Amino acid sequence: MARRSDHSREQIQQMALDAARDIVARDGYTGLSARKVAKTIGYTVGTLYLVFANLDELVMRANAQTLDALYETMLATKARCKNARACIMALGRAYIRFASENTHLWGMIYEHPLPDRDAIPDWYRERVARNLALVEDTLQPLAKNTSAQELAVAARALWGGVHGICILALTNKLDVVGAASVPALVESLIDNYLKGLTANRQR
Amino acid sequence: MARRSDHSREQIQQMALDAARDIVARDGYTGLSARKVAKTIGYTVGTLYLVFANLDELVMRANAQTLDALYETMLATKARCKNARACIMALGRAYIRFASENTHLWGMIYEHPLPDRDAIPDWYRERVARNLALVEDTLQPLAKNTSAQELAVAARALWGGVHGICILALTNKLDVVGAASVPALVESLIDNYLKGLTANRQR
DNA sequence: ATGACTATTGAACAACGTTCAATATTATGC
DNA sequence: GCATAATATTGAACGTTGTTCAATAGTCAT
Repeated sequence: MARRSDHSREQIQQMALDAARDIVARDGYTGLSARKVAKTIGYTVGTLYLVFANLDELVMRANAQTLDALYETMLATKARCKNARACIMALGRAYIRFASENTHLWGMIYEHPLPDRDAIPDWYRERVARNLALVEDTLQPLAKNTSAQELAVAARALWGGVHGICILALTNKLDVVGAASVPALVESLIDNYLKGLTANRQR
Repeated sequence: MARRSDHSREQIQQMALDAARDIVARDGYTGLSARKVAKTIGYTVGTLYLVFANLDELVMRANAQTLDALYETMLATKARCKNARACIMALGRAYIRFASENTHLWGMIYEHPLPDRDAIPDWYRERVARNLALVEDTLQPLAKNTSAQELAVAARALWGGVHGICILALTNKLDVVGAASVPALVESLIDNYLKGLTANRQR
């Protein structure tokens, strides 16, 4: 038996999250199980339930870490682009790249069903909001004469759109073959949407 | 025991698909199980595996029926709209409505993991292609001077985008609260994308 | 009526999430 | 240093899942 106090609760939590990350990266969301995680970190299932309420919580915390990693990537991308238009485009490409390089981890965010809106914990909601805010900020200079409300709409429409192309393409649901690459689709979406948005402003 | 030849294989298949549809509509994808389906149609699990290779196949066939229903809805929508621009917008709204009214059935299409691209059966791929072709056809008049290649890209970019907004919003992942309604987001996406697309043409 | 054929069953298996009495290990008081 | 309280950890247990397959029940041809 693992000796008591070999690791603190926090340590076990992090070990479990790391193990889950490895398992999911290798076998995907469907390959994840409580027993596999427990075995990997050298504890038994019981301990896992002492530290997490259930698998749901473990998955959500793992997803939060993935959202953090995505945020870091996008932040770094935003730091080294020129104008707003190029920045949005760079963010789109960064999103694709992240999704392609971390397919399973990124996919788990969407394969795992979330509870009802008001049951989503704040620490999770904040992660989502932070990523969206980054897009909103980047979009800001392109929409100087539009209201905050319209900016929020634009950011969500655009980002939802980018995400849609990614998820359909990466899960083989867009029949992309013979049409174009995923980046080409995303670039088309962003390019034309921004054209429309800025034309709007000048009318 | 159910008497032999009470139903043909095809009948049992359809009964199972109908049962699955009801179960999923009520309890969602996670509420679906082979035993529940079997019980509903008055047979046992064994029979289900005589008629379907596995649950995967049952789910994919159910999804194919959902894609058919979606196609019918969109076809009817396209039949009663005026110009191309209005038609694309109507299709977008029809997609949202279908997704909202059949959340669980529509959601199962995306919650259920598809096999590798080349392992997707033709009868499934055709369903996807048919829906996309409808969008492409509707988009056609707006892109007279663009190549078939560009048209394919536009249809996929736009439709992936519409889908992305829907799936994120309906699964509580877009933080829509306080921003705008889903239809508003979709309308923004379509409106601006089409503006950009047609401006492109005139340059 | 008998035998061949097959549709149908239901028990069995391994794996799943989850719980909790039992136990092993440490900390505390004397 | 020893007994006792406290608790970290276990692992068996429960009900569920997808899937398989020997056994059986029902039908058909002769």
